[in-house]
Amino acid sequence: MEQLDGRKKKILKAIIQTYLETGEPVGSRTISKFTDLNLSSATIRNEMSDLEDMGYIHQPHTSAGRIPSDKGYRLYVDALMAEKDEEIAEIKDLMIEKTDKMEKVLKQVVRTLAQNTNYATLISAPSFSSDRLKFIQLSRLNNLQLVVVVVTEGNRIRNEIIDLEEQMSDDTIFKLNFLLNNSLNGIPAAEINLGMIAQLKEQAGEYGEVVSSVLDAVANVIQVDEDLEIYTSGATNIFKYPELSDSSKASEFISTFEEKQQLVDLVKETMADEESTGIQVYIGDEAPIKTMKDCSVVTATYELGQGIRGTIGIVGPKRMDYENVVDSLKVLRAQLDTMFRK
Amino acid sequence: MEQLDGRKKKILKAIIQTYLETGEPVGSRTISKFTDLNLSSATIRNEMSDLEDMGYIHQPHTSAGRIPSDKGYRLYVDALMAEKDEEIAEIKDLMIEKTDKMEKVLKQVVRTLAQNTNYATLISAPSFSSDRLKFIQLSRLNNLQLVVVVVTEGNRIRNEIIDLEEQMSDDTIFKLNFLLNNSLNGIPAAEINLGMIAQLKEQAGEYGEVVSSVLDAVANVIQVDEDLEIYTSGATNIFKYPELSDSSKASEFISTFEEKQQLVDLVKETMADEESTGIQVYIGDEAPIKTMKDCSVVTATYELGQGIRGTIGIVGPKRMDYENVVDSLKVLRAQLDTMFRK
DNA sequence: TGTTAGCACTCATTCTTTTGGAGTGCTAAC
DNA sequence: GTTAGCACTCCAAAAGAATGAGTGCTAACA
Repeated sequence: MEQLDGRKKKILKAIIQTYLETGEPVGSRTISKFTDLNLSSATIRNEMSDLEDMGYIHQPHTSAGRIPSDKGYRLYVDALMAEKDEEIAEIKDLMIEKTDKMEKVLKQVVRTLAQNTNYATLISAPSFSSDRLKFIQLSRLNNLQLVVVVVTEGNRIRNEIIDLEEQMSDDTIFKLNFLLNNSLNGIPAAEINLGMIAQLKEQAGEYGEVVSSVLDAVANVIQVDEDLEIYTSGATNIFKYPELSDSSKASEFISTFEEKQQLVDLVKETMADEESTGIQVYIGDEAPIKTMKDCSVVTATYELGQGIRGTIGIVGPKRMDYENVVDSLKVLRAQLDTMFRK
Repeated sequence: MEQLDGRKKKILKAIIQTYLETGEPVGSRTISKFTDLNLSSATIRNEMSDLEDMGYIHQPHTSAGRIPSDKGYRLYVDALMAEKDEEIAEIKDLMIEKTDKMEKVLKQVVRTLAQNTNYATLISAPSFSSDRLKFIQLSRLNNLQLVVVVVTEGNRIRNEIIDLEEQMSDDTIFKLNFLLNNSLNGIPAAEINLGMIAQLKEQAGEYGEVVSSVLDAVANVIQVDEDLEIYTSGATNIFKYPELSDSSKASEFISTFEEKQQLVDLVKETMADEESTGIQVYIGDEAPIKTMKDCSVVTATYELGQGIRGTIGIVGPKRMDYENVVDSLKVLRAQLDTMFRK
């Protein structure tokens, strides 16, 4: 089996790029004209035949043009695709309005991204569990209800109402606040486990039985967000790509985006995998979601420091515009960084 | 033009019910067998012809069976459809797990409802603006940040972090808390307007300039939720109805559910319209959303007392199973009522 | 030895034609 | 008023025919 020489690479690249644009199988004649190689269609045919043997392209059926295989896309993304200059990237700012509520920002980010790229997008909120607690407060709502407010370094706020069995004195609440803040401040939420809670309960023992149930509730508030929050947008963009808009596939795909549960797996996988660039491309089955086996997924991890991280993802057809997508994600990641850091 | 006699009503009802099941145009022969009227197909044909003249049914093309017109559906919903006994309804409990977080409950409600009915569903969170404030607290996070927590009678919690320009003494915060609680407790959020805030600012004047900006932030927290929160589920169910799964229509439809903005209009319209039963049926263009002109929408308003209300909606094809849907909504409304009241 | 022109062949797509059947409207008889 | 009978309409599915893009292969050429 011969190796990929320069000419073959050029031809493969041309095939893929043409296919990215048109979505139609690419014939030898098209390539013969499209490239500046000045080769006849017959020659191209020979080369194509070789490329097919090597597994980079294939025919949907005899007597059709060629389309890239997953292996072909992989090579394209890894080696053939042009890296754009960072500078050029900076220019087309995505124009995200500044808002202070994290939730709103994230919703707007996915929205803008989906509109700009014409693919389906998702973003996970900065993960709470790797975030440190910085403030806990119990306040009396009325005789039998307290409200717990928990704030983290990442400025995420969670709260819940606790129903008491019996009344609690102001003094007890005050002392409990003191205890909680002293014991838990600066500790990553993920590290708050059962042992720790048992220990706290023991320390709090003197304040009576009620305290125990309060602590359970507090623990609950802290841990509640094990499953990440994910915002999505543009799921219906897949209808723009005929190869994906078959109604049963589309239905599954959109459901995946609607339910969000499966997206969590994707985000987790992304976060686990620490790449140098932080940008990953999953082609076809490479992604951990079955309903996306006909798609490509591009993800980027953004960092807000102190291990607080989130993931942005773009899902589209395999023939997605990888250059642009990777590029947009780079820009966006930088923007999120500066946006949240201050 | 002759009137609708008993026989015509029976025939029309049979036509509609058959069409609800099959989704196919209904022919005279089918009806002749299906009903216990013991009439030949020829007779049915004559009656059908009359019904068509009256506008209750129409033919998609000559030599096809009949399908109900919007007017036909309307009559069916208003007069022909059987009202089920409340008792029967009670039986098939929708089995909603008890959770304390309102958001989770609502998400689960729409989800269950969508799965049970096979239609697209939506629910609006109890409207905050008609809800009374019951607790406001400012707490110091650090030297230059405060966190505001606002709790309403409906036990909805909102909060936000406020950045200060200059430091604020503990005493000021304490006094501010006192002032806010005294002035705002028990007041419907909707009534907190600019005049009121100006007045508060004046009262707070003595505590310095910072206070003003804090109050702005507080006002912002309270008012932020003018646009209702809406949860949706099962948008992809429309693919189960061929007459709606044409890809361009489906795309628009699902987008509407994804964006949610337009659903707000629907909810607002429902809330404005105070019907005796609280259950409304919009057929075709009757609904205020263009993308649903080929659908029917059934909504119910649920009340948690004190003017705190929300809306549940079910969207499906015109040939939806109105009896069941109306029924499910009745049950659900009762459940929500008991669930949140305590 | 690599490149190219030429040609027969394949096969999806598109358009047309055919056929079948469900359903109607009308008429005449009961 | 109801029904049987019949001619007629028209959609939908099946079958057939035409089109054309694209291939693989062979033989000739530089």
